[in-house]
Amino acid sequence: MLSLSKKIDYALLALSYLAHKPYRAANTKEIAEEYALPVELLAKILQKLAKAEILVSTSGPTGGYRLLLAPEKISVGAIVDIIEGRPALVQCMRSDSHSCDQIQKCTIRTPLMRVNARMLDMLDEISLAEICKDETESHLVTIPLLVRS
Amino acid sequence: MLSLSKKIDYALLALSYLAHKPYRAANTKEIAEEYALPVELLAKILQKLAKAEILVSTSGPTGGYRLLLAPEKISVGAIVDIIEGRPALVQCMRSDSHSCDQIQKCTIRTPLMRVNARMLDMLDEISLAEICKDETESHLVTIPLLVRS
DNA sequence: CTATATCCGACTAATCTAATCGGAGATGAT
DNA sequence: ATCATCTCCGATTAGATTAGTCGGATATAG
Ligand code: FES
Ligand code: FES
Repeated sequence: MLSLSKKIDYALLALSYLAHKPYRAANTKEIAEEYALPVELLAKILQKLAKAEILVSTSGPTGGYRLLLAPEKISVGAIVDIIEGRPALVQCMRSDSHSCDQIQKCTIRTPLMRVNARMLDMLDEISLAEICKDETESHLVTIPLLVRS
Repeated sequence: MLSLSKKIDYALLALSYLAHKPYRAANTKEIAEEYALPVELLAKILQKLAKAEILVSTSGPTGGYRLLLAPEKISVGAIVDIIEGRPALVQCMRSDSHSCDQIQKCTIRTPLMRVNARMLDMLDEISLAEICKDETESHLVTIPLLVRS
């Protein structure tokens, strides 16, 4: 609960890989081997990203995927949207809108919608560029890492 | 993905019910019937909340649960913690810390930890009082909270 | 022509969540 | 003292979701 799916994790890894190699196409196998990911699964993820025009694909030998947009222009929220659809804290907030069984008597829906909106905003504010920064430079980041007691 | 479990949903409903009836104990059956929730499941949720000293329980007939703290002092984050453990965007951030399979080559862990921290902060900032407000007053905000220990 | 790619839907496997069950211990009412 | 009603708790089953696989189509460089 409240976790990213592996698909999203894989997508972010792949996109960060591609962001570091903007000058040539990288194919699925190459990326999958780099991070030891299941090739078929990664393939489908990349296909979705290509269909959503985050990536551009070229077929055939020497083919593969390249980033179509600058990492600064791609938000984590957008990626989540593409791979899994818009996240929803509870059933009744999903775009395919199956309502919760409790919706008749539910007294917490409106407040939860605000929480949901805050979560979506947060995801939209995080760019792929931020995710791509490697550890050696991540201490320069503007938003401080908050340590929890 | 990125959704609350039904347990959390049920917990919030029950807590909001109890927050509206601070002067007497409400038993599991009563709350379950109010929202048409599975009694046994709700029972276990309330037990956990009682063990965590969010609620107090009294056994026997006329027994039930009462809120131990003011709704302003209870954060959604604390409730999530109690019912499901601290949320983690990816495996390697869980408290039972099973690392991701990709941790050797993973280039996105540090940035994701910051995102994770932001999510936890957000949950800690939301009080039960905010969740309990009905629609007409939900634009008001409250402040002090019980943060995760 | 062929090897290597992307592409796509359908399928199975694995994991996690939701719900149920059985039974022990507390307590107020009769 | 006994009973009915509650909390409490572990174990189990059922259901839903996610992860991963498979088979086969299309595109293209060499
Ligand atoms: S959260 Fe969906 S109806 Fe209450
Ligand atoms: S996210 Fe856990 S290792 Fe990359």
